[in-house]
Amino acid sequence: CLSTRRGASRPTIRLVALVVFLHSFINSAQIQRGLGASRIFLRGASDMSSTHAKMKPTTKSLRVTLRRSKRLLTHGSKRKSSGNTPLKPQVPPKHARFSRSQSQKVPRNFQEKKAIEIDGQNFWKIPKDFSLAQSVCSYGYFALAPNRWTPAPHGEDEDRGKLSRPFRYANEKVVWATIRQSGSRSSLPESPPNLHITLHAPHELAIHEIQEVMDGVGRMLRVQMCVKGFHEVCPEAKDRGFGRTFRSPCLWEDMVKTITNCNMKWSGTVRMNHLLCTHVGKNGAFPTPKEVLKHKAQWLQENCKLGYRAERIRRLAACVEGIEGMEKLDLQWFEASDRKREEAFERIIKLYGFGKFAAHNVCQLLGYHESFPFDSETVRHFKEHHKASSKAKFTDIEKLARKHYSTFAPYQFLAYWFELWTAYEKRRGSTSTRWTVRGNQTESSGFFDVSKPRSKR
DNA sequence: CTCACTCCAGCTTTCAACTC
DNA sequence: GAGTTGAAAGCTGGAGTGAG
Repeated sequence: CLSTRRGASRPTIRLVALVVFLHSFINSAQIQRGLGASRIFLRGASDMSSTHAKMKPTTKSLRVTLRRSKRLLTHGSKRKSSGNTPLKPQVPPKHARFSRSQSQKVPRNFQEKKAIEIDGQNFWKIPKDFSLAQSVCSYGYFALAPNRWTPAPHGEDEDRGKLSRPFRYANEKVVWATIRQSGSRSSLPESPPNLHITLHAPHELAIHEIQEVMDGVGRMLRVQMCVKGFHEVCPEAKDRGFGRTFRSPCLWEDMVKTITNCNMKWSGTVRMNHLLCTHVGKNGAFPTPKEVLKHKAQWLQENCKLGYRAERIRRLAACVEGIEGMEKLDLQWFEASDRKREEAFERIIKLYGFGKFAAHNVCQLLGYHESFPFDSETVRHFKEHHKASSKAKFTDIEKLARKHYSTFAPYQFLAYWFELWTAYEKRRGSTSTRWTVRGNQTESSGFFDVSKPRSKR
């Protein structure tokens, strides 16, 4: 590489080579002494390599290392970049399975106290076009733990479905909430949509604690979002009440879910979130940053199957808490109504582990609907539904997609997602409001998976 | 020469398909 | 059944490029 570098004179090459030699000498000496501190200087030292530097070589890691060494010996460095791998047209994921969920009962440890019934109208002015089923079943995160969606019985209005999950309040405490809807768009004006929330808490709740939980519910369902503007540019979405895409009760959960969404097929994302809630979060709730920080990255890797994401999630938690030498990340700053998308994007992309896709995804979750999380799914979608050339590159399709959705500005993401989501439904032959994840979310393959099936070898 | 930007190789993990 | 291979995902950071 050095010899091909423009303008690199021979003395420069010698000097750099000497530095590299000295560095590798110091590095190996430190590793031998068990220090490993030099890993911060390693070229391209990823979070994984740094983590592995500290790890004991397990049988598995040893096997993988040997396998790689063997491959290098036999194939040299011919490893293909995944970015250049031509995408084959994706066939509908027939292997994906959906089923009615198991009975979504309130867990036993939340049943002890009397339930608190809350009328949604006391907290929000619920729009007349609101639909619980459409709000929930509009983004894949509804299928991730700790969310549980129970679809309405067949033959009944889709809005008779219910959403249950544990919510965090007062930092560490957990309350179990079940959200139902009465009335609907179709029963106007006699019976406008309203939300009814049942809370099961281990003790009496103060008003401000209930308010905290309701803020989370409102955020998840985007209850107070006005979708009129989007429906004007996309009338098909109005017909079905689509536009309030589902998200988490807090930005922290959205950010972690985005990290688990990267470099992983959907079933893997489902499993990671399930294990995080089972092993790290209190009472099956989504873990708080503090709970994540109780564990080392290696522990999270092994117990939650997070892989290299463990270090990224841990660092994000340290940022949120402002500890371990991290500059404190104020999550409320992102939620400010006068915040500009560019400001938020710039701050997110500076965070370790957040690239372009992840930063755009967090932006759209924050409500910046012009943000466009462009990924391999967009490429597949454009090749399948917009007659993009099968040879078109990632960047070509990105330009094509930006141009295509510019007519929906400032709702590019919603238009894109509506198109993609309805294509998923068409492929599956059922509406998303009837989808759910089976009771046991640890199953690694199958349900709710829209990733590309492997071609026969 | 510096800066800002783009490009892309290499990274890690998982899992289905394949081979022995 | 155990082991191996290859494909897939998005992020990181070094290399390359062009403008000033």
